[in-house]
Amino acid sequence: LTDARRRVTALDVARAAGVSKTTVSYVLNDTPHQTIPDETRQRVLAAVQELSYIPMSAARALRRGHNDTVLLVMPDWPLARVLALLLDALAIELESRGLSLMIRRHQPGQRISPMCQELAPAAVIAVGDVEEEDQRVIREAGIFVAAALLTSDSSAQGAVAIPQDVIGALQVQHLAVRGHHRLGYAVPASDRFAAFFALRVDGARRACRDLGLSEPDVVELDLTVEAASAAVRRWVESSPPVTGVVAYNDEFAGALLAGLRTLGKSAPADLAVIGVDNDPHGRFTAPSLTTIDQHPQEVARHLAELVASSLTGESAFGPLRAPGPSVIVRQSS
Amino acid sequence: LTDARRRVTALDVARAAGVSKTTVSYVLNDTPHQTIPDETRQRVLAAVQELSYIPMSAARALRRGHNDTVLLVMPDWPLARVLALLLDALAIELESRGLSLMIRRHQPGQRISPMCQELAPAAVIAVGDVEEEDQRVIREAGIFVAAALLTSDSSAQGAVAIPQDVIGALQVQHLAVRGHHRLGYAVPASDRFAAFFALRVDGARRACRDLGLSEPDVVELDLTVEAASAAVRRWVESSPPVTGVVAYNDEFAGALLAGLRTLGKSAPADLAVIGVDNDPHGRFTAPSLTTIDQHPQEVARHLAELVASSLTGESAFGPLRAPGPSVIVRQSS
DNA sequence: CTGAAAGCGCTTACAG
DNA sequence: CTGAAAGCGCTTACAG
Repeated sequence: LTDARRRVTALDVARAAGVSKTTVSYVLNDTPHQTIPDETRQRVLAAVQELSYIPMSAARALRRGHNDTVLLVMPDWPLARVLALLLDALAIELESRGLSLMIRRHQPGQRISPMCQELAPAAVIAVGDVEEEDQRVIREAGIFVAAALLTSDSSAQGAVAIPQDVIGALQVQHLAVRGHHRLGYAVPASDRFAAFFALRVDGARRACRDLGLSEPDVVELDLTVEAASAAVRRWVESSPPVTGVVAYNDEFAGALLAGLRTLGKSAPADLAVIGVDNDPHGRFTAPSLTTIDQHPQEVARHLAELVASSLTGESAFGPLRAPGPSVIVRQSS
Repeated sequence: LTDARRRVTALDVARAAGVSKTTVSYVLNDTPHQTIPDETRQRVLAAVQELSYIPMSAARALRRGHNDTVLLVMPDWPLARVLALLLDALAIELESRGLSLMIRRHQPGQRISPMCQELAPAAVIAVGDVEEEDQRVIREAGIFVAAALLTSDSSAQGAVAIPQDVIGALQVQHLAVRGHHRLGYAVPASDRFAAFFALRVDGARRACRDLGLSEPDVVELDLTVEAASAAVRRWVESSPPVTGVVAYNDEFAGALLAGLRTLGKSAPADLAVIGVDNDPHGRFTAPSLTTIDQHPQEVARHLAELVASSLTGESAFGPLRAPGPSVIVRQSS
């Protein structure tokens, strides 16, 4: 009846079942090459049940050298919708494989190996690239490193791409095919994650070059109707006029549609608009919104399989292939 | 040059600095009532730096009995936008206080004490209520229990409310004040989280009763323009007609606005619409969307302070008060 | 088939 | 001011 009751440990179970801790551990872990008579096994399991015994993960981790945890390290960006979906799906996928997801943020330039030493995860997933040296240290500690790469240029072993440059390029190509040769690009007026959307803009620039179009006219926007309206006016009044515009995401695309509306104009006649994220709201805008789907759930499943197979020692060369970003064509373009 | 290099431990640091592990620990933890000469302290810190020593959290957790972790247990619902915002903010708030956030889902009826035994968190936050017995077991293990309650009826110690019933009531009151006396309610056609939005509907029902209005006409909807359009037709054609409708969230509200549009009607003249979540998209719809803000970031801050103060032993009776849901009035109502 | 014992890497009473 | 030693709760070679 003390306040903080002592934990139930494997020793308590062992005593209750009339066996040793060793046997309890063998039963609970189904240790290979250990044969336990069914009668003993049942006695142990009954005692486990009776005492509501749950092994303490920290003790297990100390002994084995690592946790049953996957550490996801992401840059300190605001949590975009698509990333939230990805993390949520990843947590569920990992949980079904007996792993927990632990999320940490890091500043640009900050090494991730210290987090690995502290937390001793079974594997780590890094959003973006990891420096060679940093990666080496983590691998030497026996931790599997997977990367969720944000560009298409590298396709390293153990990497899944969520290529932002490809997104920018797809947006441009979509508009170009529809006859828009003078393009605008709406980006957030924030440098907190400028490094992120710069990848999209770079992809768009390269695509323009490849298609023989002039540079896109990049405009920084607050997420307000007023700012969107001003940007729209700038584009339609420039000469030659911008006729198609790429938005950083579906929220900005929605703002642009609203901006057009305040000017008595509309997409795609006055200005074609394409967003990113396949946000449900894009189905309900007037006109409905053409966008890019990054397939976050599928990417999550792919990452989970990559990690899980590396932990069980299977090769991860399987046939599975994470889908790349794809265009969802609707009426705004 | 072996493959999996041995970890750097406190003993390595001790040797390098010419002191004992004890001293290393005292320096790194700034242990109260231990006086360490500055010269020794510097030697230790230099060795820590030199060897890139990071203490292993599992060993620390085993010794202290708990991790520097806050476990958040949430029902197995799809991750709504507002919940993602809350979790993200909570993770950041806790991180700034030296705590990590660990998220686990649970099925209805599933106890959360086993998760606590396994993970040994410093505190646990439960979304929704926790059974008395379950709560007692966790408390006895010395773990602080905070609840993020979803209704307003209980205001237990260590609880923060995100009252869904209040949201339903606020929506109804907002419409009633504007002269809408026959109301509709659009809910998702999903029973995966029916228990969740039932709280909203109950709040709306009670408000109708309190205001002397008839029961709201609850309609289940897929998140499509077609379904929304059918629901709208049903409402406007019923007699007496429904003139104001409450949507489960801003996505459903957006669908309803689109449904109105396909019928050549619009809000609020033909049907007033109010959503929930203060989604940015609601600023860009035509008309812009009246909604409810749940202030997820503020709630997260409040939860983080509640937990942090309980861990440092301070009373959590502070002046801080999480803001309740509030109405954001725009043009759709 | 089973168990005594070592040891994972920390923290902390305790003795000096 | 400092360190030797115990111990947190597991897993796993090893001996029987």
